[in-house]
Amino acid sequence: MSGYFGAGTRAPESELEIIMSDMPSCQFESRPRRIVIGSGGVQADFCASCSVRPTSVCSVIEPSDISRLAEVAVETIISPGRGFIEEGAPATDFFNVTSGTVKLFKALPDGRRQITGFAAPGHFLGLAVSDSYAFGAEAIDTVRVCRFSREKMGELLDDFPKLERRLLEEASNELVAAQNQMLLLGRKTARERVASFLLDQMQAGLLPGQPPPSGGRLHLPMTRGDIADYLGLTIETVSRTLSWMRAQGMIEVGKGYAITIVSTPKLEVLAAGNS
Amino acid sequence: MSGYFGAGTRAPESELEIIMSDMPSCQFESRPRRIVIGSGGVQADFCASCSVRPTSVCSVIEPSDISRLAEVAVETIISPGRGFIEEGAPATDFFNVTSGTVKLFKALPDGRRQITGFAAPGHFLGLAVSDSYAFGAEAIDTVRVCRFSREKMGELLDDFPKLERRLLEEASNELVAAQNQMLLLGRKTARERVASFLLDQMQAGLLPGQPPPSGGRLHLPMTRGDIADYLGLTIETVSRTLSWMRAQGMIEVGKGYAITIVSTPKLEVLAAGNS
DNA sequence: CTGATGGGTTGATGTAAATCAATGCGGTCA
DNA sequence: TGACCGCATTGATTTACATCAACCCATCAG
Repeated sequence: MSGYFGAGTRAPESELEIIMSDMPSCQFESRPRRIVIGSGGVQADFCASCSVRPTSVCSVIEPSDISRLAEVAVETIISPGRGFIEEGAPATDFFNVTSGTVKLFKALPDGRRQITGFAAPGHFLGLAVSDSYAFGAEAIDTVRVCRFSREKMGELLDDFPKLERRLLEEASNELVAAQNQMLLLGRKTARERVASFLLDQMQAGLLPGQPPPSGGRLHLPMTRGDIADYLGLTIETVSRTLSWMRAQGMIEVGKGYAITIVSTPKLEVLAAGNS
Repeated sequence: MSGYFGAGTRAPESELEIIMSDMPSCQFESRPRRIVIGSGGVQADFCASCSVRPTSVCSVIEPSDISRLAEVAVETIISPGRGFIEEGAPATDFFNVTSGTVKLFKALPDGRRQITGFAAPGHFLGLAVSDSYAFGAEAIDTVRVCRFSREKMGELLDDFPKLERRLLEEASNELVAAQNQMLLLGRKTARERVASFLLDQMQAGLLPGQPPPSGGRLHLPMTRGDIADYLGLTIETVSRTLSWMRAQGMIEVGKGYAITIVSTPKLEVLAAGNS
């Protein structure tokens, strides 16, 4: 299988490219269609004005060197439901999420799927030693990413040692999150899993970037199915558990993707492992 | 709580220290007793003669700089069942396993435990951005580790950029393993989990270091309880599943910790997700 | 308007794995 | 020598969650 982003067909750098979906729900049936907007040439303030730079790995690049960064970055817009990293495909690029939410997942041959994480703005994607991606990635809502070719990234790493240290930090953080998730998947009950998830989402919303949720109000961009695949449950169990939490006065379930946390302490007791 | 290896009480570098267990099965009831063998002073060939150096992060240090490594490393022997990293304790040191097997785990307040990985010789421990350990570590059999203080490690990283890149590689590898484990814990059946585990152990044995297992013969150092805590199952289910595999002619279960893989293909079909 | 489609909730039923329980076996220690 | 303990195996029973199924409600295309 050829690279998902073949070097020969790559769009000129620093242009804006858009990966459209012909059918919002299909995945990898066809190669993403690419529309290049912009007209080539490097925009010097491309990275300087980036909203997620302060919280992303790019923050370690000094303002004076920002142009180096902009030279190798290609901004890409991905429409909802569209996959842009295919598990097992040759790993040609790294990504930095600048807006929207991405789901990362692994799948079994028969279709069972485990979402290994959700990537919010500022998140760095593609860390893998192997020459192929160990996971797939799909846009949940409309997503913007900065794309770096592996090759170019290597040059950056050589020139900016701080970047390497920052990536190590990023990887370590992910490792800690992964260990927490293993504990959740291996040893927590359904109620504990959902409680942990809601608290994590709350926590994630409090971080810089993203509108800060006030009054325990959460806007979850993912479907019940995504939550189920993330927590190792079924859609029905997630739905039932949320209903049970509502009945217990822990949360309020709004229309669509809104959930309000009414009692953080109750959820914390649950998440810590008291049935 | 004070550091597990308080700076004030630290043994002189490059000596051999031994953490003994008064009671083999107890964990963290008391601080490890330390016996310093050796008499101080740096042994120049300490790292040069290290059996796991070729496969560990230390391999990136040039032979000419080996003494720098030996200066900051303290070899420690840990007796079976003894914990040497406590979850939540201040993270003061990094470790490199040189012999034996370590289990890494996280626990819930009520005692439920998830083993997040087994660390074999060559494995690097302690990657965490936080100032406290996100996981605990305990020796399964007699374990030897090289211990580096966080502080000294920082200096090494400054002086040897290659080391940093190697650590990033190590972290990326662990991330891939963690993602695989999430898929296993979230979506695989008991049989699939045990099959995956046996194949992984086989694979790990084939890597450099460790005696290569011949004829599918495995020597698992961990108990059924450890396997259960690693796979998110109970002891009984692990035992029953192994018995079932034996009945199917997939494996042979020897006395003690010996298991022989009779039919790798059958296990692979299972592990890939066919019931 | 109308049928199709995707997401969500809730109820009835099934089942894989947990729990409870008994037994054996090889150390170790008094 | 016998009592004890950790580890493992196997059987009987329970249960948390999955599965199967019905239904509601938006949205969207024709």
